[in-house]
Amino acid sequence: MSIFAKILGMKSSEAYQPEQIENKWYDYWIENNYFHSEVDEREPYTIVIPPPNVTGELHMGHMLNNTLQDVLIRRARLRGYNACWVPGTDHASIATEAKVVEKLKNEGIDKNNISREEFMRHAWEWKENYGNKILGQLKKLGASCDWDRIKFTMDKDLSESVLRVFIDLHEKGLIYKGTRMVNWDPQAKTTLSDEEIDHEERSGLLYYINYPILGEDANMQIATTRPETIFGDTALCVNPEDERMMEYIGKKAIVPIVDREVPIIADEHVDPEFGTGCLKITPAHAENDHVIGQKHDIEFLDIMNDDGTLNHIAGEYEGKDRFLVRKEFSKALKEAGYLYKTEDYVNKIGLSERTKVPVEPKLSKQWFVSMKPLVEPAIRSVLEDDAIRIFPEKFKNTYRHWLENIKDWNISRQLWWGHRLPVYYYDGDHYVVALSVEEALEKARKKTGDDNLQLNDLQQDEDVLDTWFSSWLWPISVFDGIRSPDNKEIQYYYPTRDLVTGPDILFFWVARMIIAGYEYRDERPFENVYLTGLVRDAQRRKMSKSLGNSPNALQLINDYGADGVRVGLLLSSAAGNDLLFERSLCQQGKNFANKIWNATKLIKGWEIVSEKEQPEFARIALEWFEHQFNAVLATIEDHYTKYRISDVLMSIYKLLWDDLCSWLLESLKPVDQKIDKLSYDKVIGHLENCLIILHPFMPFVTEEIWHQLKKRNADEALVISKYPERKDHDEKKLSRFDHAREIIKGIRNIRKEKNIGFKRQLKLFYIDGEDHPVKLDDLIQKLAFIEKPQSVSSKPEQVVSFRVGSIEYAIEAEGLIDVEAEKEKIKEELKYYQGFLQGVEKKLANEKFVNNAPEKVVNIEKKKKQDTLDKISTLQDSLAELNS
RNA sequence: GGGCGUGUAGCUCAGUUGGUUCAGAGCAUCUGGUUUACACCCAGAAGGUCAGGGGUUCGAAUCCCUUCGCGCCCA
Repeated sequence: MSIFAKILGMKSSEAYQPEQIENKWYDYWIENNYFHSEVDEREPYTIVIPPPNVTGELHMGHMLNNTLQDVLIRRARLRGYNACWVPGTDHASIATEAKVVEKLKNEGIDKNNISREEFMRHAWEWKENYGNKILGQLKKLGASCDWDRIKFTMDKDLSESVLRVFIDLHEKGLIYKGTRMVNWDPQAKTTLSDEEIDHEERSGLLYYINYPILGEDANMQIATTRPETIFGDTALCVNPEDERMMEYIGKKAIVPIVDREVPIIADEHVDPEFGTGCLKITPAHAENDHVIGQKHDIEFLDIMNDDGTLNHIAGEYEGKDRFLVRKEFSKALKEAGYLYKTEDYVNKIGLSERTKVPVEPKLSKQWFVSMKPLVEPAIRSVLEDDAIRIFPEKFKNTYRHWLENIKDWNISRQLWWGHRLPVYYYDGDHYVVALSVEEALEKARKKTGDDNLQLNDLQQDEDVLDTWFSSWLWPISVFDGIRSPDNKEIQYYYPTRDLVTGPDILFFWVARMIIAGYEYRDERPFENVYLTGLVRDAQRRKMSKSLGNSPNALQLINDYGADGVRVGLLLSSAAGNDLLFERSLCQQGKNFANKIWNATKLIKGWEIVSEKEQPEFARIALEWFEHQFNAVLATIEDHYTKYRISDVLMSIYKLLWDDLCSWLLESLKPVDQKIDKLSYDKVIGHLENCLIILHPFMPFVTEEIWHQLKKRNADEALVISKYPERKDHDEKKLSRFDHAREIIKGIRNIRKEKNIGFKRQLKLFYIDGEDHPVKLDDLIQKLAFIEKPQSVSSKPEQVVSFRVGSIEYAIEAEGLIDVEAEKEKIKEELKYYQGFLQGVEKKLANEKFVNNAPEKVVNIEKKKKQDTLDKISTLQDSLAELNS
């Protein structure tokens, strides 16, 4: 007995305890540098992590996502690729700045009272203190990232890449400054992209308000959900086809209380059916109004301050919040008799994803990227030539829709934390774009011809760039491929292999990376995109902090082990499907780890006797398992190529639990604990192969067992071992074993039904069974505890029978037979088969079927008919016997 | 309002080009079980009008139409 087995034997009552083992092996992996990758002659397999927010914490979504990446990268490593998984974090402008502002507030510091430089010092301090916490958490999960390659989107090299790209696009004429209606977050005081807005239904009121018509004793009635914007009204608008309204077109109306005269115009955009059929136009505060305003050359009045309060145009309401003004001003309208009525109204409004505050449409000077000229390769590569494949495919439609209707990308954010725009103003609105202020000065001097310009004369733009404007370069910039396009790392590692992320960022990240990839490398950034689902709770609610329904990730790992959690997450997460998380899934994973642990314990507990000969049942079972293993391996390979990772795991789960533990080990199990050397070596080999293919999913427990099986050096660790090569398997041997398995199950069933104890040896007969697998008799005898099966030409008396395929088997059961019950059972079976026969015969009698269906299908039906006839006849015989 | 997707066992999902005895898996449930690896276990069982209706076809969970439910994206 080996020393390991002795140790095991000593604590044999213990179940698998993941905690210490997981820490031990992670340290071991790190010490031995297995995750580190350098350029070499092997084929690379690269994954870049979707960088989590630097100040974030590990949540369920991250765990799912990163477990998937780890599975892919670990498998690649085992298959001999030079596997490189680049970790890193994202600076996440809005979220991080909000956190820092909050922190300063708690310390009594107001962001508005400190300088930009001072704020940035605080922000960096925060980043240094709390940043990368999430990366530490990923290690607990087992993530095999190359930790020597940690990147941060605001690292010097990555920042410079971002600025260079800005400058380049600007030189190509693809970046411009424009006035646009933007989504304004009055709390964060910044612009938001369309994608950063959540739409939510809110119940509110629809206000019907009368606007007097100038010089007439008549009113125009409008309906609005936002009476506070009346201060910005500069027109009324009706549909030109609307007969009720025609007579007013071209006249003037008076904005109530405000007393402003505004034109009444006509535009087909107005829906005569909605509200009153008359629209008030507030071009500076609504997207549609803006369009109409521009078209008809209407005055723009901005009535709002940056913090969501109204400005001087609102007169006595100046400085009051928009929602307060809505309340107060509508009251004033009512008192003055302008408010006709209000109606309850459910309105979809846009909320800032970050601050949850209703977004305010606002006119603003912003920087944009023209997307149309860039988008073509992104359409081609995904939708036409499949250079990039998306899993699951259904997202291709969404992707197409977005790209074909792409809008220009607003990339400026009114924040400090981030990449400040490399735009330097001189002389008012004139500017140059440059990497540094010195370079800017040079450019400005050249541009103006004024050599007296000084650094002081330059004013850098206050805005920073949208965070996605840095992360769209991520697969390139982590290898410094923007600044040094020919360096050997970018040449080697790019394009990457897989990208694993959520469908919620398909547009703002995935599509843009593809665009940037082709623009800056003229190549796809990755080959495969695996879109995970969202992790929800059992009630289908999104996991969120505010709901408190998200389990603490680290606690979960403590409770079930990282292996258990990984398995729990992957068991039910087909690509693109939301994952309804339940702790029981992790429990299942934990149980699985324990199962394998115990299987090992069993094997290690056997005593190897070299002179013992290999029993036939062992030989048969081991041979079968080899074929079964290869069959499953083929299935697994197929699942992997389709990125059906859950199916891969389930196949392995069943291979280990059912095939290995329930059948192979039960077959081998010696009564006297003594096993022959040949069988022992073989079963260890099989177990090792199983460990290798399971390792990507459960890295810790597999590594632990790997080392328990044999003393291994650092260069023999499981994490860097060799993936088993698939060999051909013999289907016949598999089906023969299946047949034996069915016999054993049949006998077990009879034991149970007839209450025959497990320790009583039984006699088995088979009737007319030329196809009975005689070769497996030894195995059947052992597993079902029977005497050698006997072939007979007719069924003996006093037996209970069952059928496997077309062969009838009988168990001697003297005194245990309930003749009536047995008859009932047979009659029921007869009934079923007669019905079945009818169906088949009807089909075969149908000329159209026989003529039109492929021969193969017809033959199958014919065979069905024959088999059924055989069965019916044996059933009838049995019945006759019981009756006699 | 427009677009996309989806509905299969109590739950989560497979089901490929329409064709085997094809209605499946895992979990949960139920029934037995101290078979010295494992109760974090073993052996078994039950469970579905494939959302409803119509059509195409020799044949439909699969294709078409329609109704209903749900989800996502965009306005």
